[in-house]
Amino acid sequence: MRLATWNVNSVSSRLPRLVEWLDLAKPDVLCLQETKTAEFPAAEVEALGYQVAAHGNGRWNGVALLSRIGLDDVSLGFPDEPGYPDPETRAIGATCGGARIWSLYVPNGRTVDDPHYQYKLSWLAALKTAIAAEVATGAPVAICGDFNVAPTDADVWDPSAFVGSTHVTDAERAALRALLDLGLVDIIPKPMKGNNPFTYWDYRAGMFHKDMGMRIDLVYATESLAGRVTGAYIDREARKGKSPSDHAPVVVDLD
DNA sequence: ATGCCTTATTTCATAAGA
Repeated sequence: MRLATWNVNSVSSRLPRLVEWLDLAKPDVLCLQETKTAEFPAAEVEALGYQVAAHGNGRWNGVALLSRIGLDDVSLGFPDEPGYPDPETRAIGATCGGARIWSLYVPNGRTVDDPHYQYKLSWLAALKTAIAAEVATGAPVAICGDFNVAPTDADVWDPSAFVGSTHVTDAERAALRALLDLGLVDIIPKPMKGNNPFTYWDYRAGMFHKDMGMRIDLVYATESLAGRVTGAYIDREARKGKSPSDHAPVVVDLD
């Protein structure tokens, strides 16, 4: 089973790249973030053999799940999901091939003194409670997506450049550890080039070319899934070329 | 010290991203 997650930064703009990548990588389940549309282009991916579930309502955010191994019991959002002020389209879950899979787009946080930062922490805390309930059932669970937090200093190109910024604060990293404390494992993917497991590079200033990136797209899985992992990689080829997303897909293979 | 790029939208300007 091949599981992948990719922040596409608009599925409408990225549709040619998405179709190309599905044909190339052939994931069984793909979690998408920042689809940025209320009308997911379902027909185009259904033509490639995928079932689709999408949760989006317009200009920002938006998540989706694509699966060719079943897509059942779809959840749009999770119980008691915080909003800003109303819940946004940042989470979608479904049962695929016997596993509970979530595609997540964690709030950015903007700056540490912005109300959006507290919203981010609240959202992560509520996510923990919701996922704890699913893990407690004993089912295999994987939460995948753009967490907007770099777990360690090794996950940013220069820690000194992030002092005082969001994505690296103790509180955000503690929120990730609280998720791991549920019994989840961080499936760290291998970069296809170099030593940095980055998944995001800003469009500006040649950041990708200089490998000035961050690892913020994560796959956290229960031991029942993590023990089946045969490989995991970041598809940086998808970050190259014409009209790429600013994120690369993370691909996890399971026995 | 700052912009650098890309997106969608009640578009020739703005908000947001991280």
